[in-house]
Amino acid sequence: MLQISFEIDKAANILKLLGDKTRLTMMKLMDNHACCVCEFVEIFQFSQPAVSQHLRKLKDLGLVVEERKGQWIFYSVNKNNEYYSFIQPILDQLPSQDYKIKELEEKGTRINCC
Amino acid sequence: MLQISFEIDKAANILKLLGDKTRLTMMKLMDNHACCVCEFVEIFQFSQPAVSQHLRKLKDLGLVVEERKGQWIFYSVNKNNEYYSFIQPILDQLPSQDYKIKELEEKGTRINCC
DNA sequence: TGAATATATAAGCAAATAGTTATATACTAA
DNA sequence: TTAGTATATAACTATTTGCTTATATATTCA
Repeated sequence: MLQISFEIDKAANILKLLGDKTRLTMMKLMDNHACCVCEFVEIFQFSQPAVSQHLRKLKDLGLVVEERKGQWIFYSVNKNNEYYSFIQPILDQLPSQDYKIKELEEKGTRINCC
Repeated sequence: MLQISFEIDKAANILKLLGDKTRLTMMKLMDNHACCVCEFVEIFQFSQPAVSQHLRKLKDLGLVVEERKGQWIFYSVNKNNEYYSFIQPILDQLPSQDYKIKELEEKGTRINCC
């Protein structure tokens, strides 16, 4: 009973995070690409702290993982999270946002440090 | 391009609505059972207007449909909505909340007017 | 070391959210 | 018609949210 209650709570918390256009787009992008903070700043035209705060929330729930590469910290969807099976069908049904990555590449602001 | 943007917007709006524990539980229940407002009042122990306002939001996005039966208005998940395929896998992965209905039946406050 | 770049955290603020109480509307049944 | 029940709407409020600017921390490179 407590377990069920916990699961509904957890699911609601995850959906609340995904229920923001910026974070949802980030998650769709990070499902295919590791992205760093400055790329999201470029894509969404928000301040760097705004982007960091979104990523912090996603990280706190375990939805994304970070990996530092030199100056940059790359974020990607945590496919080992026990709730990935919950969010996968959601992300799969979203239209690809890869054109945003292409735009970065065309502007020369895509980070490829590896 | 506008279409894609619209879809991400719409998906985020749907997920935002589902990202509330009360509404998510309601949706899970209404996926199997038509429920009326007073049943939700009993289940959640919120005021009747609070319940009506949640249902209003779900109805405004087309996620639920209402059907009046006598004094009562029964709400259920709108499976004809074009976005039902989007929310179905979400609801399917949630633990059943039917025990809440059973509790109503045991207390004698379940409405069965048909 | 010191300057430049990338990211995180803190503090503040306007808008959105989810509840409340009060009241209006709609249906049922005497 | 009138009383009782079910639901919706309006107005209000406390809390949460998502941004901002200012500042701190971490890494790279000359």
